[in-house]
Amino acid sequence: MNYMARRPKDVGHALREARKQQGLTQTQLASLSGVRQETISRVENGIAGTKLVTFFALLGALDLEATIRDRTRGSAAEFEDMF
Amino acid sequence: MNYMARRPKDVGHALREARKQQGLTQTQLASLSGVRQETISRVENGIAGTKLVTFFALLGALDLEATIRDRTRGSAAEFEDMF
DNA sequence: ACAGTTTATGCTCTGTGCGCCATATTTGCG
DNA sequence: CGCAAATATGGCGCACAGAGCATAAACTGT
Repeated sequence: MNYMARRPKDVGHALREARKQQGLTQTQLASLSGVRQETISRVENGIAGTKLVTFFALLGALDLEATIRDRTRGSAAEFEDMF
Repeated sequence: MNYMARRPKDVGHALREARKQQGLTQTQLASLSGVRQETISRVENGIAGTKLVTFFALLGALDLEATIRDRTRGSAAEFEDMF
């Protein structure tokens, strides 16, 4: 599980993949996260404007986290800040 | 630049650090990103509820990106999916 | 093909993000 | 200290997210 996201729709995609990977239905994730199933559906389908609060609620329920970093990646320089 | 975020306030903190690191004022970032200075101020101060759209607009203007990954990190297993 | 489950969509209502303008407060520097 | 730049706050208005409820559409396995 390691998704790069630059737009809301990327987030939706990543969340869906993670949920399925954990064998959860939207309804199960809903009760885990406190976010409604309908909302999860819309978020996963990339409806822009989702709130960070909602995003993090889902992240937490899926035991994920987000990292913010420079776009210029791919070199070996990034080993420095890994731990 | 590599920030871990699990809550909206973490995002605000990361964005502020990144902006300062690039020597930008909120007003400059505002015109770069299309997000108003007042909004940037509130986002940086962790006002929950920020929209993903706004978040990504700021990320883009700062040449940053977000990554979604498992919380269980720190081992050597993660080298596999780095490239 | 059918039944049950999972996901998507429509509607109303409340809350609130954010644009926009003004202004207060804080910060930095001579 | 004093002034200018930077940041924070408040109000107003509009647009839209998300709750809640209903139901339709898409999948799944038998």
